[in-house]
Amino acid sequence: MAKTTKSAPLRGPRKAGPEATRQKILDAAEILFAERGFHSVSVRDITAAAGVDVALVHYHFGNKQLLFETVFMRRAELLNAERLRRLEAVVQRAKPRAPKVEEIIDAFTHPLLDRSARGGPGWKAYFALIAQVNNSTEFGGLMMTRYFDPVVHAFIAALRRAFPGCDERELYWSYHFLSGALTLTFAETGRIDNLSQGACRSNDLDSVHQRLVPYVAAGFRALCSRSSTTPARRKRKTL
Amino acid sequence: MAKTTKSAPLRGPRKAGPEATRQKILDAAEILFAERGFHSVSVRDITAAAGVDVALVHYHFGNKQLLFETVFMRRAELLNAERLRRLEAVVQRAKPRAPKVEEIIDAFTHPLLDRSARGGPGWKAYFALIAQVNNSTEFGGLMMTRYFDPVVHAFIAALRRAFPGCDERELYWSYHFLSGALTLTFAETGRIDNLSQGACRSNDLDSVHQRLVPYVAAGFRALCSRSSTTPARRKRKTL
DNA sequence: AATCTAATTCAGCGTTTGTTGAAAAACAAG
DNA sequence: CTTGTTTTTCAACAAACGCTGAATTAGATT
Repeated sequence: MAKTTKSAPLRGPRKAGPEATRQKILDAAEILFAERGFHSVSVRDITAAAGVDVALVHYHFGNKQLLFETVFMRRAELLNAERLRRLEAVVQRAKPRAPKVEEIIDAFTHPLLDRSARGGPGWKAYFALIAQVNNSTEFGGLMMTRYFDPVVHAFIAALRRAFPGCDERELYWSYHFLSGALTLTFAETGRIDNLSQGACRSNDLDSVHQRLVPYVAAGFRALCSRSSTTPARRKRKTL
Repeated sequence: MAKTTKSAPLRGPRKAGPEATRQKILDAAEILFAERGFHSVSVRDITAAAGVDVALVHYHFGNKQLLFETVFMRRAELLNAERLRRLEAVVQRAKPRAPKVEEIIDAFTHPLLDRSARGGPGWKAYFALIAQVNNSTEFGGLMMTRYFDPVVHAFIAALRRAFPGCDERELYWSYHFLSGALTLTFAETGRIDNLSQGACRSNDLDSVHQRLVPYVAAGFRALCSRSSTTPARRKRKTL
């Protein structure tokens, strides 16, 4: 049914061919899934946008769900590689000390926001898709875990060294809040534009990043610096 | 077609009747929309779960989209009222000074997380739905703005007084990050459970709230305290 | 040119979708 | 009971859905 043996590596940079078809389908699916979500986009919507026949989706990807996961995976591997490389560079440069929290966070977020800002419409759509998946009860826990856990564990390990003696839960919840702030940024819903009456723009990702890093760094310090040093102040009155 | 005049206010606490039907549909729709999203839930799914006829959705709500918005609106008004009341109480209690940042944030977030934790399955589903809508390119900007802007503006106004001379954009972006962290928490995707291997649990909302408040308070202070006092340190090298 | 395989097209399968009109039932008022 | 209205049921429409088998074309290999 689908691809059997050698096909992609043999073909050079040609205009047409099966690999070009695959990419056209993936590109169209990426944008449509990001705009309207998985279930409201039909296979026919995708093939019409890609300019190919309906049956080719099932020939190349098996079914709609597998196409979705292929879209998700395609850029994830590339991203994770660079994020790990950046994190490693930051760690090496700071040795023998631990890097600054801001540097660790930057290694985690910059490769994402930079591509969303300057990587073209495909990358922009991809991150909008991530934003939806991350907050989805249906896909959130499973797919994000499957494709992004390794890099997140490395990231948290670096932060663990930056906050020696810190309670594990403080680290994980701090990451959780970062994840929420970051993915809402990817969505670019335009809400902050309405709210601020134009003072802030959702698509000005450089401005967001400039603020995101010190914001979450301060949050990390608030939770992770005091967790083992001042255990008395942990209780709160309300809730 | 739909309701004309008096019907709801006349009927008392009866078991059956049109108002009971409406609520059964809304309850079922709320849970299903939250679990699987708007487009992947069919009208027949909802009416089957509610135990009523398919045609009643269109009789009582007009169409599927209007049912969705009714679900969204039903609890929003109740929520916003309490949040404004709490904020007002915090402001009055602190007069003539501005309240602590933590108190303002608590007035904003506690009514939500408290209901998600202890309000029953309807409330839990409702907030999971909010989480999805907030990060959706399709609905995010429009629906959140329509139903929650008044309370957000009041909240930001209180924070503006807590950070005199603060740049407006710092306030809005700080709120943006809070919104992302908060709504990801509502989603309860279980991702943090996997990530932390059980150390943190998505449904332990009290633990989250205990950490969310100091985390975002520190973030607000990091962005909003220095914005007019130390304008020199604003530039960053990367990005 | 002949042969074989991979890629694409075409037509349509069976279901499910949102929505509707008309009939039936439940209810309120006289 | 009779009348009039509101609510619910029932059956079905047209359109769209994911998916597929068989026929057709294109590409590479002898």
